[in-house]
Amino acid sequence: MTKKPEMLALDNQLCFAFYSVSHAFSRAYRPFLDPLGLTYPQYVVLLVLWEQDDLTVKEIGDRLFLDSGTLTPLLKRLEAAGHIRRTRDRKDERQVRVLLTETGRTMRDKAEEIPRQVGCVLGLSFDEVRAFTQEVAKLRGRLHDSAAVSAKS
Amino acid sequence: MTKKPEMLALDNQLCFAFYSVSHAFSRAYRPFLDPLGLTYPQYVVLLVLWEQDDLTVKEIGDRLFLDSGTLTPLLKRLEAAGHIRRTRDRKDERQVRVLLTETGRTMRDKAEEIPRQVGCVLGLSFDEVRAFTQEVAKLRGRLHDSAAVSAKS
DNA sequence: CACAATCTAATCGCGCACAATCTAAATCCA
DNA sequence: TGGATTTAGATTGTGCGCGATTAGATTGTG
Repeated sequence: MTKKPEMLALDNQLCFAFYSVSHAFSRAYRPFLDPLGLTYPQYVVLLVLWEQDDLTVKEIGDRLFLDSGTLTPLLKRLEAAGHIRRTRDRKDERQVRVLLTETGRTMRDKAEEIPRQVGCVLGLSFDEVRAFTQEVAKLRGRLHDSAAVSAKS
Repeated sequence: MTKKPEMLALDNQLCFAFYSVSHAFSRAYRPFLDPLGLTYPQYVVLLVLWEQDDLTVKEIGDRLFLDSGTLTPLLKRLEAAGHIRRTRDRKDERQVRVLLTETGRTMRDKAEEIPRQVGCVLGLSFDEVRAFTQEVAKLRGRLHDSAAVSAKS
């Protein structure tokens, strides 16, 4: 009555493929981020702010699928490093607005070349990368949707 | 002289797609793993041992791309929970052999249905999942290869 | 207006990841 | 054989992720 025995084989687990490739990416970025004094999650937060500055913690979290428990200490470290400023919103004192400093903005120029440099070892064309990225994002969306459904209690 | 402005856009980052989908998977597995008292990394270690029992810490690490700094405390928790035993190898006292207990083996039956249940929200056929998994593993291989090359110093 | 419900961050605790370092065992090889 | 090198695992410190809780501000409703 056991299902296909390979059902639990590690090499058939899509989740493990993502889990391990995600760490591999983080390691691949490290040589480029270390000189900038950034961790990968910190870099991702800056990606968000470089696209749109002056966001609340909640807005950053929505974009990155992270909550304040993760973001608050991370943002404090980015602030201590001089990349951002955090200020309570005057209109709504619940919210904390995150703004890039001049240092944080200029950091963007140093980061500009990183995706290409890491990407060139992937052996994928620009279009392939984009198609792949969208496929993966689609899966992520389905996982989130199902989580939302099961949390509808 | 700025490159394509969308080069750093979050939605074009393959790395972020993997980063975020990996966490989404971990969250999707949680409702199934919590009742078993397992975290996702612990579950993955058991996947390895269910495929082949009596491995050293190194062998598990090679399979999962993790080192002893991560595995040692994780394995101690699995041992404390009664799923495995850890014993020094008599032939080579440097090595620690990891063996499933009866509890650990029977846990496999409870885990058997998890991948299918999570997988059914993905909207992918078995073949699609497999193809996707292999594509992702191929990328992981290229990242590891390039890391190995740059570490050839 | 009062006051409950909702919302935003912050905080705390735990469990990874991982670099760096350490110890001890095994292997190499002059 | 014996010292140098290599290897396996453990340890330490830092930084995430995230569930759970808390504090404080805002909104909704009678």
